[in-house]
Amino acid sequence: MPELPEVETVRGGLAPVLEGHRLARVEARRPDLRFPLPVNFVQILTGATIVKLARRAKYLVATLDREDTLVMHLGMSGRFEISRPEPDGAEGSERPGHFHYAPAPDPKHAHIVFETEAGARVTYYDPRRFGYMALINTATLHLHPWFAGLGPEPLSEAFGAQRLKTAFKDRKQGPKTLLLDQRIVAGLGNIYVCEALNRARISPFKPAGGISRPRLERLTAEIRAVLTEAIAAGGSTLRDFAQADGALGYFQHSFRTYDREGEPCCNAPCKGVIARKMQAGRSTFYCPTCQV
DNA sequence: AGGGGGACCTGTGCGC
DNA sequence: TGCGCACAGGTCCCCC
Repeated sequence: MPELPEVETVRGGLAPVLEGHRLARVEARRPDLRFPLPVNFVQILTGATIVKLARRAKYLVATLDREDTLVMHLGMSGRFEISRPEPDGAEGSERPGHFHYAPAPDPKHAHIVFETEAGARVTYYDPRRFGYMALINTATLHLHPWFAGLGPEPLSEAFGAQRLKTAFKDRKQGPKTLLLDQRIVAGLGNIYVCEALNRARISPFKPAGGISRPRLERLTAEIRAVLTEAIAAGGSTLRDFAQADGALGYFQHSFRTYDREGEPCCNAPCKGVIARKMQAGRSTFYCPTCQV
């Protein structure tokens, strides 16, 4: 899936066409994504105004002028595309030449369509259908199971080395596995955990409980750095991900470990070679030489 | 409780 | 060209 930087990029792309806009038409082209869509999904959303579009962890959170909030998760392959029926390009080029663009998504996987009164069409595509949408009562949103247990946002003040010290205490699992746990810190996924551990030169496998405080400080800083850089690059484009306007993120060119098995480690003067190991069912990319 | 493995679903890329 | 397998950015559930 889109991890935190990709979801944040999507949020930033959708906000101008959705925030403050009224949904004139909503279409659910199938009754379910990963889960069944709420009963009356279309009925409740039609005519609603999206007051605010925010992100929490990997969720998009659209506050409505209704009792409910629209919550969306992109799963592994979810993607939004904005199209504008009216072809008056008065706004100027929305597709500047120095970006690359994703091919048009397969219409077979266009599951949800939102159209605003202002004439923007936002289509949700999701081939694997691991994504999901729900309408959740706004007043009790923070108590909902998807949100109640979430750890702090890694780019917020609430996240820091102390948080990791506490969460890692006495844990025998490697930090790789624990950083993927959204209850410890929210928004990291397989790519950025691999990247942050490599930058911090920490082994993904050794017991997290044994990592010293200074190294946790370093890890915290590298998590923040890699996420910030990725957001600035518009996220990473692997297979499906693209910004809502179709522009491709380009942070994948800055990966130091992810999908770089056999290539040299970037941590000069380390002469190591990136390796891949399956860990808890996921690929872990790391440098066996300098990540100790 | 912690930790591992599989399930969910579809597409793509690779080796034979 | 075609087939079968491995693998994919996430999360949940079941079992030991």
